[in-house]
Amino acid sequence: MSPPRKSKASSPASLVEPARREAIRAGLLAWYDRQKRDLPWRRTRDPYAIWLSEVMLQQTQVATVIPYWERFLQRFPTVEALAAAPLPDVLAGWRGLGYYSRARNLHRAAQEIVSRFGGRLPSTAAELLTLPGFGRYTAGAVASIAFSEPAPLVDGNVARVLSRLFEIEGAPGDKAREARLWELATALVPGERPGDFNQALMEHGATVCRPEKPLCLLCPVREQCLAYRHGRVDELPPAKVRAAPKRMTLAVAVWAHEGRLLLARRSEKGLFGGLWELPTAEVEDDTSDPDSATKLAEALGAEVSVRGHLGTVRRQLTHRALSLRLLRVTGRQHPTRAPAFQELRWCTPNEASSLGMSTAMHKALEAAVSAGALHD
DNA sequence: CATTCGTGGCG
DNA sequence: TCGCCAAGAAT
Repeated sequence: MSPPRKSKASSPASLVEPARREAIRAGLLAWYDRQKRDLPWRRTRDPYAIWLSEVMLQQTQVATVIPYWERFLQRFPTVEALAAAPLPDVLAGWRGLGYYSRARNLHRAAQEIVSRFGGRLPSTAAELLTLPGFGRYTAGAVASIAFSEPAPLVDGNVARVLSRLFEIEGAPGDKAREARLWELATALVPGERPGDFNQALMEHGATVCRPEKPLCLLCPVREQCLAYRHGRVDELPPAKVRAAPKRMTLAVAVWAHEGRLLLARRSEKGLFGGLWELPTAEVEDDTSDPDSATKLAEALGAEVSVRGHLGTVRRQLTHRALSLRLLRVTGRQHPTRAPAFQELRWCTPNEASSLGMSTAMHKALEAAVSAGALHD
């Protein structure tokens, strides 16, 4: 029989002792005002630009995002411009950034913002949540940063900071833990400058309350930190358990004809959805060349024969170990459409390299060309 | 609730 | 060379 748990807080703010709440808020905000990094999306108040930064920053580091964000905004400066662009152009702007469903959802959301909201982002987290690509985090981030709504957010940084401050047990993904973290974030955010407070929480997690070797001696809220008081900073939160990456082998058709290569655009769903590639077909690791040719022929809806090997490109993703086996192929007819692909195109290497294409396929393309794919 | 979806940096 | 992971969302 467990002792009666604290009754469910009637108002979120009462979840945290008022004095403690104010100490945490004031400490983090003052620290943020002194120490925040000068990031380009902190120099704008354009909700669209802020939204774009939040989407790009999902599971992606600040340093990686900066050049993409600037380039993308030049190419698609407004919601209307983005909504009007063809998806392949949008994916080309996203090329190399990864998690391409973010770009597809961004594009769809832009179109909905035009059709449903007259081209202006809605200003509340509740409304933002109805748009593709907006989860709880991104809705809270845009609502608070761009529109000053006291909407909470919990990302990986915030989860770590709050886990330590309040000594929350449980591993990432644990339902009770997540609920508790969102309650705490909800309790803390009401007050002045909710957007800055949310960014302060994240910035603190990114630079001081880091996963490894946190800088507790520089921490502005150390005196409020239960994990610090109890010497448990290094054990909170516990690391996420990840599944071992699965092997995936793709036969890649390197089909050259009069100085051009056959390119294909993948289906919208799944891995590298909507991106261009040298046509691929998934095969078993030990598939023979003739069997690979059969798979590629099915995908392309054309007769295909293998003329030789141009090497193998390996690529490690979070959850997959990719093996791209480059096969020089040819056939009697030169297909211009195919059952497994949205679109086919015969491109010069220059044209090909400007298409929206995964980094894995870019490397494969380079490898094929330098192995002499265009010669006999 | 578990799985899927990329990439580059860093120790 | 390799494991770990970073401002998550969709299914």
